[in-house]
Amino acid sequence: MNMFGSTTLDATNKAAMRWYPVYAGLREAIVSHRLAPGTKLPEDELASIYSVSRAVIRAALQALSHDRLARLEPNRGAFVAQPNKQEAREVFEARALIEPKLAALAAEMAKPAEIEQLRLHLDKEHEALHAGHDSDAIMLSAQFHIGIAEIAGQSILTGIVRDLLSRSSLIIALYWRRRDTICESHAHHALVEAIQKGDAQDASNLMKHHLDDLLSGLDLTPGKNKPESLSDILR
Amino acid sequence: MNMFGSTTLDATNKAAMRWYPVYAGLREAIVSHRLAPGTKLPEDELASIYSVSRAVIRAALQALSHDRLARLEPNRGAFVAQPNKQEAREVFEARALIEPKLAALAAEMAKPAEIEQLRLHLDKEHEALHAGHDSDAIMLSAQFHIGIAEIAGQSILTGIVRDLLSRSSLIIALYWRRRDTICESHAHHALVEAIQKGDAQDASNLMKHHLDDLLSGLDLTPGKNKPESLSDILR
DNA sequence: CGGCGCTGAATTGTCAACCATTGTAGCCAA
DNA sequence: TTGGCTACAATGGTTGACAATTCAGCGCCG
Repeated sequence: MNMFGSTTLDATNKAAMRWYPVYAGLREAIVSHRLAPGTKLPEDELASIYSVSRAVIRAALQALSHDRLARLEPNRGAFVAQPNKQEAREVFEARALIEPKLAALAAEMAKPAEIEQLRLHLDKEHEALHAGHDSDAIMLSAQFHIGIAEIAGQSILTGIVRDLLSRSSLIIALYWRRRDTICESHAHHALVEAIQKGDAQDASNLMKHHLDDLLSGLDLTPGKNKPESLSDILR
Repeated sequence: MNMFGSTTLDATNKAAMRWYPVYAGLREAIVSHRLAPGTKLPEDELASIYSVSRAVIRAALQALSHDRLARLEPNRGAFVAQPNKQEAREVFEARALIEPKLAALAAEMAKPAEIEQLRLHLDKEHEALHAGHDSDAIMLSAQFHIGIAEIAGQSILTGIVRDLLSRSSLIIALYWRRRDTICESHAHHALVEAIQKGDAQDASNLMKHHLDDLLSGLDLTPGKNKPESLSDILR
């Protein structure tokens, strides 16, 4: 299961494209929130860090921009994306439309080996949560959702979900509200149960509610995001 | 209404990005089927055609590849995408999942001016169809669907639909089966009626059936696509 | 005669140096 | 402090070069 990265490498594409490690590294750093939203990504600096030319860096930045994980401003450079609350809500609304359907399909199509894979994944999630590895937990959670999409056998929708999930990780890192962090694990567990039983309707409902829960765990009140009132409003 | 191009230019991005005209030109040529699927897109040739450097061409090709309108093969170059029947079916299945929901939303939210815009668009479609401008008709049809998505006010889903539609145009051009080409116009007309009446359920159903009709108008029998059996299978 | 590896042209992937443009910071004066 | 001028830094793009790879032709050998 190649679970992350909306720009994936297919069989023909696994050659030594120098930009891919840069893209993957930055992507991982952004999604895991080690690079704060708004951070500048200077070409020269990245070029020296990765020991490649600026041309390669630009390709990587363009790829990140396609995934909406970075923002390219003309003559100013690249910055880590900073999705606003409107975008955040829409991303989750899109997921709430797509993923329940995929969960239902997965429940109908899952083979035993795939369910075993999901259970293994649950363990890893559980572990990361208890070890307090927050960013790891977020990424593992995303991979769980991608795993379900892959089981459903809809590669186009899986790609879309992959894209939405990378943005979700960023959004969660941005707008997470310290509430009941524990609900996660239970929801995923119940989903696996439903999928194993082949109960499509149940899986669909569980996914829908899980996403609604996630959304309600975010602080998306229309009020101003940060004390960046002036600079943000006027721009 | 900026109705086409999944990689759009936001306000800050309207500066002289030299790659955009190349991207737009190629995109238009591919979607309108003036560039046949599988056609090679050599960097040097494009560079001389558009009078830009290879770097710019590569940026444009990367953008096309992200939209899945071109395929980048390492050390071999870029080729116009050739979606197979599996992908084609999945693209329409994805649309059948997303667009009915957007149609319902549009029916609830449409303002008179937007409905007027849709009607104007219907006229253009009608015109193109009667004039026999096939590729124009395909693109106008796509723009109609995008227009509905925009009315629904879900920008993320609109972006996704935009992406799916560009691929759909390519797919239709590839797998269209000469049957009843006329149904199109009626379906769009009925959709506008439902949206104007604010009947969300009706709009959703109409969209669903419209997409099912479109899919059934394609030749997606599992048999081999083209006599390209050898070169395609072995690679 | 057919299959084999080889060679070489063509194309891509990458780099480095360079220019033009634009945004930014600093400085000075009113 | 504000306004404007200047110099600097970063980006967008170009050019030219070069290594790596692909592929088509070609001769060799069985």
